[in-house]
Amino acid sequence: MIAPALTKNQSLVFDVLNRSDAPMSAYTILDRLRDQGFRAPLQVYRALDKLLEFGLIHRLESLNAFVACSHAQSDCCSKGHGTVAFAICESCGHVSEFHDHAVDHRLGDWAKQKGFKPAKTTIEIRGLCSACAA
Amino acid sequence: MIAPALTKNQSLVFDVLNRSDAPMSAYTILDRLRDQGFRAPLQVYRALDKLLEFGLIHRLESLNAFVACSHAQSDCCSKGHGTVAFAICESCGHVSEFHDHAVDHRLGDWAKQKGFKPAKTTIEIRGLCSACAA
DNA sequence: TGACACACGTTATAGCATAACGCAATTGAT
DNA sequence: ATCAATTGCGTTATGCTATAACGTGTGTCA
Ligand SMILES: [Zn+2]
Ligand SMILES: [Zn+2]
Ligand SMILES: [Zn+2]
Ligand SMILES: [Zn+2]
Repeated sequence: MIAPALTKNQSLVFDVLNRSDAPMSAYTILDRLRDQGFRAPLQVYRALDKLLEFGLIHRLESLNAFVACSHAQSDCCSKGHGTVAFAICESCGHVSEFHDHAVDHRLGDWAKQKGFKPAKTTIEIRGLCSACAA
Repeated sequence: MIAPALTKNQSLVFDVLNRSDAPMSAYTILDRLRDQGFRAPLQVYRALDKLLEFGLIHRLESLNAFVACSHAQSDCCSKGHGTVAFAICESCGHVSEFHDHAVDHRLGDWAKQKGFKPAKTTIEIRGLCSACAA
């Protein structure tokens, strides 16, 4: 999915997420955008859906929250946006997004061996970041 | 966490999950147990919390649903209940729970290298099982 | 006996997500 | 130019997921 120019609502939502240093729920985003004319959850969810489709943001399933993509361009097997993993600090909220080739392949091998056809893979590690664990 | 004898409510909830061949939401479990006297979500959630604590069930974060543990006893590094992964069929709902030593260690290595202290790791592969993909 | 822990039941509330309707702007044929 | 299809947008209403707060009963252990 190649990203066309963002609409006004999509830009507003993306900017909010991009400036945040922690994941945000749809309703928190909504509150942050009331001043820009947002009134209803759907305005946020529709923008989030598109941003997910464009690969500009990610949904953290274990938090019901969203983060801007910080996928390093240098990642190896970037045909599109390979499987990524997230390390989520439960103290400060910081999220590290990373790609691990070995993990990706290993899970892929398991799937192939079982005849399972993966569509989307979620990997989320909850814990304490180095700063908070110290 | 060693599991003591289950209370009545815990047993009822566990049995429902154990008999199901697909993940169930808390509210679906509630509906299934109305005849046994369940009236409110908390009765289910409290039982689920304990069952999770005992390691008898798992929560699937990407579905907001729960499954009975089918952790094979043969799994290698079973100090307690190591990190497991789930392959979830989006067509028939079947869930395969498995442990992959290599994946577990690989993520652990990443964490160690970054100084991140993992508390709980979620790995969920959504897709089509072999039967449904055919 | 009293203090505590724990399971339980109930009511109310909070938090996350989508259905369904209608309108406006864009695009791309015909 | 005009029609049809697509897409985005705004609004209202609703549904699904989860927890707060309060009180009751029961068993354990000084
Ligand atoms: Zn990314
Ligand atoms: Zn932290
Ligand atoms: Zn298990
Ligand atoms: Zn299937």
